[in-house]
Amino acid sequence: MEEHKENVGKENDKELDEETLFVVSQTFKALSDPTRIRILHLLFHKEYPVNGIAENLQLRQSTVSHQLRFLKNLRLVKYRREGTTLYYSHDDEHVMHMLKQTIDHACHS
Amino acid sequence: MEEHKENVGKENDKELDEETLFVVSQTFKALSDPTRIRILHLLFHKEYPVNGIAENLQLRQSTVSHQLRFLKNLRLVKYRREGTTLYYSHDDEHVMHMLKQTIDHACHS
DNA sequence: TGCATATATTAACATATGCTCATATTATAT
DNA sequence: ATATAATATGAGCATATGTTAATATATGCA
Repeated sequence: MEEHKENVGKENDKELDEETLFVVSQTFKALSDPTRIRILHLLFHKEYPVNGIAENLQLRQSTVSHQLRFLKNLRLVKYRREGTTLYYSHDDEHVMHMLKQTIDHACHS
Repeated sequence: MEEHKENVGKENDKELDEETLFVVSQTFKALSDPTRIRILHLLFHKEYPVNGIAENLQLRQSTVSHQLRFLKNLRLVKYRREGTTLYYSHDDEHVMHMLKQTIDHACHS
């Protein structure tokens, strides 16, 4: 019950608590690496298996797998299994929207 | 004249070009560090001198100065001079909006 | 000019990050 | 049970990053 955070009202002037700081920084950290950006950008429209991502982006399978684990831990991607193949897709609309906005912003500069 | 980027239309399916990738990743990298988040969060409502930021956030002067240079290079902050004092303030509405959104998102989780 | 205040810069250090190779795991089919 | 395909994991390495102390720079003023 008592699990609401600080600063829930309209007064967000106080210092950020440590947990919020951590979550926010981790979220942006996910978007701060070119490889992860490329992966999320690829997943924008449709799901891909790990090898599909690797082939599309010219990356090693282990590189993709490591980054997908990173993104999975932050719940930015999810997967569904089909045999031995795992189809990954994005799982955070807010983050994907920020990414799209920022890409558009950068493209039009 | 010919300096527009790729993917300016509605078809953003192609791979991201290297420059866009760099700008986007740098932008998010700025927001991926707790210290920089705290600084930008402090600058949300009003300007502060370097020492004011340091005192408020309990950081060394050199730490603040380094991070402000980082943010300044990305045009995320600006400053005005008054004597020997430099008053820093935010300078990118889009980024500040994303930061606020993500903080709120994290707070309410 | 000389001094004080505010800020910037440099170099050093410890830690974090991302990629790679090699290997392990998992599921499926024979 | 064995083999195969797809993915995950671990260790090692090079580079990036953030903080710090020490020092330099710049501005204003006596």
